Amino acid sequence: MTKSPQFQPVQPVRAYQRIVEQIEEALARGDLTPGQRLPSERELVAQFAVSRSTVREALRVLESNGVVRSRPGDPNGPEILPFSSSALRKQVARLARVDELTLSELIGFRMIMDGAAIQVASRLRTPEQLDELEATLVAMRDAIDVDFAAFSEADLAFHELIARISRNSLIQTCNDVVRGVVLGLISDKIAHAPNSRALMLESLHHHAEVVDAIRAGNGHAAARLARQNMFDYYAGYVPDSEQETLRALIED
Amino acid sequence: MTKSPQFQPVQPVRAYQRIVEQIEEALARGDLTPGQRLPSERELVAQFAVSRSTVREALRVLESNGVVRSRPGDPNGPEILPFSSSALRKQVARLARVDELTLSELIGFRMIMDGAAIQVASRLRTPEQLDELEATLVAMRDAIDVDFAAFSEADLAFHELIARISRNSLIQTCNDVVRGVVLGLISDKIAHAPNSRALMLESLHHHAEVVDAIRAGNGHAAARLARQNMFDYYAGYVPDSEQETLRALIED
DNA sequence: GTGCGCCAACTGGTCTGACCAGTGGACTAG
DNA sequence: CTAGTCCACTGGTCAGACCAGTTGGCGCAC
Repeated sequence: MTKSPQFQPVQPVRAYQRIVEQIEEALARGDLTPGQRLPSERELVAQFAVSRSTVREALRVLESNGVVRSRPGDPNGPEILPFSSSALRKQVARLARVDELTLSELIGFRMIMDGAAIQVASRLRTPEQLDELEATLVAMRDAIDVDFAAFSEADLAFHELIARISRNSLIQTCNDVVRGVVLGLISDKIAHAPNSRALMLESLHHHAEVVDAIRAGNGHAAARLARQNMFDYYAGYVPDSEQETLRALIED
Repeated sequence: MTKSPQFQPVQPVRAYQRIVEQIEEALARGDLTPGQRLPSERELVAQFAVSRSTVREALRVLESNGVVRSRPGDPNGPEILPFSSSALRKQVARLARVDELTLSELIGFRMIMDGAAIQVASRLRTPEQLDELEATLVAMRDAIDVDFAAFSEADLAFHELIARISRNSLIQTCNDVVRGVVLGLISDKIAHAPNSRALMLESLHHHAEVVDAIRAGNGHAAARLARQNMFDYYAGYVPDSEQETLRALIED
């Protein structure tokens, strides 16, 4: 039998979508770079030869994707924004909310991610970066005496440094996103933790052990300790029935 | 000194944003579920007491986020969509396009991700799942005789099974997203690969070795093989200067 | 000449009302 | 009971209007 030509299903492309495409293409080509300004809406109306409603719908889409920002009255027009992970985080948060994603999955993912990042980092780290790691430990220690938010921030700095050492910004972005979603889910509970100081001290101790293992070049042990730390830190917020699955992730 | 009240910087909330928020909240509460329909635009105009332009801007935002879909003429109104990773992929693709993300970072990320997933899967897998893995190998072998797209699909099925065995849908989503972005970047080059059949056979061989290691319960070896496979498969598309960084990821 | 305050020409946000092509359910003819 | 027709209603787009807010330059006072 002869093969009839393969036709693709075609759905109508709306005018505002073509505007979005054109602007995104200009961005991809480098004709538009963050910090630059778009022409005003009325000017875009003339350039694209469509109505203002259509231009505005396109701008709203771009704005919700974190590509541009419009401010009323600004004579320079909409601003092209640099990339931010917030739009990414929004999507993952939505994924979590639809409940196709449980807290234990998020934490399990971080255990796997962070463990892998630390294992890589323990191979790639330079002596200077080891010093930096030590410095973040000191910062965490100091932050404990301030408040939980400060400690959380210092902890974030630690993990960001790990991601940077592993030379992969996607790991960093990923960690950032998932961490943000997790904290969004349980921040209210963490704030009410009675023995938060003890928890922070224990977490600090774990981090110090991780750094020791990294210094010794024992990536395997470092990763295991990191997963253990993550588990101890968050397990209390996970339903008992799901704790076992997480516990299984600790061992290699 | 007394603490003056902490005022937050306030930016004006546009009407369309409040509509988006209300609909997303309804979705989060479960008042709205995928498959349901929103009232028609003109009905929403009445309910929210705003103009149609405003309602439409809100709908465009929701639509670009993959939350709803409007079809002209549909008397049932806009449809609430189930979650899809395509919006997520769009964001990551944007991240890659802005060039804060190189191909080697994407591939390195997949090496780390996939290795970790396989390591976990080799611990959690049941005998039945091992059989499933064997079956996907057979499917890959068959697909080689069809074409590259078929092989690629079979390969995808393999990795999705791995992610499922590791009991973490985020791994699956993550793999899916990054894989899609990578293929989007190099699909044109892959299509022109002269010796694609040899490449596919080699890839199949690697996969079989991975399954062997999983069967033996040697997660460590399985992960290493998986990273090696990924490297061999994609390294050709990465600039020489960055290949070394990737090669360093192969070893544990 | 210099500094300051005012003003007008813009901006984006929202609204009203209109037209069109297309959809799909109801209704009717067989 | 089926098949075909039709029309009410849908979303897509447009045109034009008003408003509050920003900003940069102009003119005034010193």
